[in-house]
Amino acid sequence: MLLSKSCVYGIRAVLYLSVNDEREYVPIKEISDKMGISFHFLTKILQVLTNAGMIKSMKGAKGGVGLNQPASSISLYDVIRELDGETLFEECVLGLPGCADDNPCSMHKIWRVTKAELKKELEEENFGSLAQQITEDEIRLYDV
Amino acid sequence: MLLSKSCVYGIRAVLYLSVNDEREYVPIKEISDKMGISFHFLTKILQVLTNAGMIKSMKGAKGGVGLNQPASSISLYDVIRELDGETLFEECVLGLPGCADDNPCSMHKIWRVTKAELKKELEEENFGSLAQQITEDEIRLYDV
DNA sequence: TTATATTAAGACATAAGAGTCTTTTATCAC
DNA sequence: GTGATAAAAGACTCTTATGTCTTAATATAA
Ligand code: FES
Ligand code: FES
Repeated sequence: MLLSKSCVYGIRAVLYLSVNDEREYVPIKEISDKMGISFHFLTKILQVLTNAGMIKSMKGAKGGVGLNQPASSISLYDVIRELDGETLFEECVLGLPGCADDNPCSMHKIWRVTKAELKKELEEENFGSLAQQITEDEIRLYDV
Repeated sequence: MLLSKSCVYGIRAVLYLSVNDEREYVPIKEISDKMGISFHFLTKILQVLTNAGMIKSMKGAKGGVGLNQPASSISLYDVIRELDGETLFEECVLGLPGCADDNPCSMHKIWRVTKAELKKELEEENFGSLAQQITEDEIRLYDV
C-alpha cells in the first residue's frame, strides 16, 4: 500500500470539504455517510488535521468541520505528511539505515528518482484545483 | 510503506543468493544471521518464493535454498509480485473501485505516470546486475 | 433553561502484519 | 541404520492498523 487507510480517508474528506468550500462547517457525519467511511474513525482522522491547523471544527448544532485555509493552498503532500508522515519519502525502501546517494541500496537508484517526482507532483497538486475538476466531473470523489 | 517487510526481506534474501550464486544451496540460517532477520520469519517468506519456482530448496545437511533461475532472469518486480501482489500497481490508490484513465480519482493523474515508470524500472532491474554492483561495492546489501 | 446536534476524548474490539516456537520430514555423513 | 543438519508446516504470540462504542464537552435553537 502506498498510503494508509487513514491517509486515504483524510484526503477524500479534505476533497469533500474543498468541493463544499462555500459552507463554513460540514458535519463529519455527512462526509462519513456519503463516503461510506466509519464516522468515529473519520472523526479521529480529522482531529489530526484540525490539530495541524489545516481544518477548523466547531461543536454543537450548525457545527462541523471546514477548511481553515484556502483549498488552493493545501497540497496533497500536506495531508499525506500529517497522516502518514514522511517516511515514504525519507527512509530507505529496503529498510537499511540511512538513505543517500552516496550510500545506496539495490532499490535506491530506481526509487530516488520516482519518489522525487512523486513528491514534487504531490506538492504541486492543490485541493482547489482538484475540487474544480471534481465539480466539473473530470474526476470522481465517490465510488459510483 | 511502499513494500511490506516480508517483501523487503524477500528481496534482500534473493540479493544474498544472487551474490552467492556459485553456491548451489545456502542455509537460510546463514542469510537470517547476516541480515539480522528472524530465521523462522524468513523461512516462511522464502517458502513462498520456493513454491513460486523462483528459488529451490533442499532439506538436510548441505541443504538450504538457492536460485532456481539465472539471477539475470529474475527482476525486482518478480519478487514484489510474489510477496506483495500487484495491488500497488493495479488498484486505485484512493481505494475507489476500479482504476482507469477514463474513470480517474484525484490522484490518478499523478500516480498513473509514477507507477508506470516505477513498474517498468522494477521489471528491467534484474538480480544479476544488482549482485554485480553489490560485489563491486557500488551498492550495499547490509546495514553497515 | 432545556433539548438537540455535533466534535473531543478515550476505552475497547477486531484484523492483519510481523515475529517466535515446536514438531515433522527429508537429506547427508558416518 | 544412526545422528546431525536443515527446510516444511503449523500453532502461537506480539504489535500495529483499523474500526466501534461510550461518555464528556460545547454550541445552537426553542
Ligand atoms: S538507500 Fe535504500 S532507498 Fe536509498
Ligand atoms: S482511479 Fe484512483 S488511482 Fe486510478
